[in-house]
This record gives sequence, C-alpha cells and structure tokens, in this order.
Amino acid sequence: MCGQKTSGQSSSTLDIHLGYWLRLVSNNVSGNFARALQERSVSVAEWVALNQIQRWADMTPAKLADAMGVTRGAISKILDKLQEKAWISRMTSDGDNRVRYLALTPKGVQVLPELTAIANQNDEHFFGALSSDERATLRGLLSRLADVHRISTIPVD
Amino acid sequence: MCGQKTSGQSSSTLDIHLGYWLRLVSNNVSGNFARALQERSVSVAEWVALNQIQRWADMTPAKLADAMGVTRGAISKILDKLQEKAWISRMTSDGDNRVRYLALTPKGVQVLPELTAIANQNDEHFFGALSSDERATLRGLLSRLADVHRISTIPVD
DNA sequence: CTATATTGATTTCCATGGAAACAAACAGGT
DNA sequence: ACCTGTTTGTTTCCATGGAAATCAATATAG
Repeated sequence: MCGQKTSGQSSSTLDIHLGYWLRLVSNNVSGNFARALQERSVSVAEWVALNQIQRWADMTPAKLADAMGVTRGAISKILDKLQEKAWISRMTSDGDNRVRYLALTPKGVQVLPELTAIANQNDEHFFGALSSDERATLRGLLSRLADVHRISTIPVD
Repeated sequence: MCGQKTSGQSSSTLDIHLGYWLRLVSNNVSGNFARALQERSVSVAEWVALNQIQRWADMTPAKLADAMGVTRGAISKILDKLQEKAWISRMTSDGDNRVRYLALTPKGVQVLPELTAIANQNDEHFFGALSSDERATLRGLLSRLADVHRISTIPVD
C-alpha cells in the first residue's frame, strides 16, 4: 500500500493488455529454456537453427534467416558458433558457388536429441499446470492468431 | 516440397511445443508494438518504465529494476534516455542520499497517454481477431500460468 | 562479349541488456 | 570514532542481433 497513487484495484495500465500477459508468460518460459540450454553453452537461436538444418535437406543461410526471422548477418554468426562446435558443416553448392548448403555433422546429429529432451522437459514443466483440454484451447487460440496475422517465421529472441 | 526430409505432416520438432506458439505470437505482437513506438523514438523498456514511474509515487531505480525484471545497470541507461527526453526527473531522497526518487515531468505526463494510445491500438489490432469470450479465456489461461509459476516481473525484452 | 544489376554470404558498426566491478552512503557492532 | 558489511546507483566490459556496407558470384540487357 506504500506509494500507489490510485487506490483501488491493483491493475496497472500495462496488464489490461493481452499482449502484456503474453509477453509475461512467453518471456518466462523462453528465459527458463534459455537458462537450461546455457548449462550446455547453447543459445536458443542455435537450437532453432539446428532443428531447421536437420529438417530441411537443402537449407541455406538465406533460407534459414527467413525461416528464423532474423537477418542474414545474424545467421552468419550463429552458424559460426555451430561450426566451431563441429555440429554443422557448410558445403559450397556445385551449381552456384555463392550458396552454402548446411548439414548436421554426426556430432550434431548426436547432440540434437539431447537438446530436444531439454525442450520437451521445459515445455512439460511449464504447461503441465494446464489440463489436456486447456492446452489444446491455448494452442488453438495461439495458432489462430498466428494464422490471422500471417505469422510464419520461427521466433528466436 | 523441396527438400523436406520426412514427408508427411508439416509439423517440425519445434511447433509441438506450446512454448513455441507462445513465443511465435508474443514476439510478433511485441515486435509490432516496438515498431510502432519506434516511430516516436521510444523503446518498449522506456514505455514500461514510464508507466511504472507514473503508477508508484516512491519509485526508485532499484524497485523499478525488480519490477521490470532487468538489472539495475540496465535501468540506469533507460532512465538516462528518459531524462534526456526530459520525461522524468531523478530527485535525491532527503533521508537517504543514495536513493533517487523517480517522477514524471509535465512533459512526461503529457506524452504517456499518447504512448498508451499506441499500446491500446496495438493490442486491439492483434486480439481483435478473437471474440470477447476467447480473449477472456486466453487471459485466464495466461494469468493462471503466471500465477502457478510465480511470475511477477513486467517483461521487457 | 561487356557492363550493369541482382543475389548470397559475410563483415562492420551500433544499440541494448547482463555480469561484474565500482563508488557513495548507510547500519551496526566494537 | 572506526572498521566491516550491506545497499543504492552507476560504469565498464561482453554477448547478441539489426542495418548497412562489402565482396564474390551469377544473371541479364544491350
């Protein structure tokens, strides 16, 4: 009660917005995940990149940048990190010497499931508080919003 | 269809996680808001800080840092920006020469509602796709998650 | 064929936030 | 009074991502 200017209900100008609650929860789950990954010296961006590279056979830095919603400059640095760890390889294309095809190394193939386990655990920890129906509802609402606003990139930051 | 390794449904390892959808939508709404604010050369962090300073009469940098979930070092820089714009003032406390009481200047009082209008418009634009009931459901689920996990700080980044 | 434009990737510079070090002011015991 | 420890605020350094410049390679118009 010390210092609040408007007495009465405890809602600020901020928490009337749904965007506020979304950011509140999202930043927390992502932050927890980032912290869990950091114990293995991996960033969320690296994890997303690894996933995408594993999923698409002809992935290139440009396509990866588009998919992840970051700039190509940022991708270069992320790929540098992953290459330093020897988790990915950059192979020059035969047809076009500009493009680099990205692929997981055996070490990358090995480590990805371990990181995925962390992601699964983190998701379960956070949303385990909701029932199966509630989780479906939440997923439905979010995916509808993503659909309506044509959100297609994989968020990183 | 070009290059997908596993044929079949288009779900990746990523989008099975609710955290993925949360980040997807949240980053988009926040990004849009940040872009709207940037037209007035304001950051989201500055907007949140302004709100908090207006709301609590005896706000200090330390309390603001706790409330916003950022470090005190980060707060110093945010407050510098706001002070350069002459939207806030830092007043040394009478009792304790370490603490600075933060307050809005008249110019800050004037500009805050204009920024709030941007926030309202952004929120309405994004969640207008949902019905009133659906918005209530979403808010309920998110606030329950926030409650279960004791999330109390105002997210910024 | 050559000049121009475009594209892919990278590099450089800037802005923002965290971690740690720091300085100033206070509190408490001796 | 004085030394120690704590708290407040700030500064410095580092990591990350965006914007723009840059370089190499390809495509295209004339």
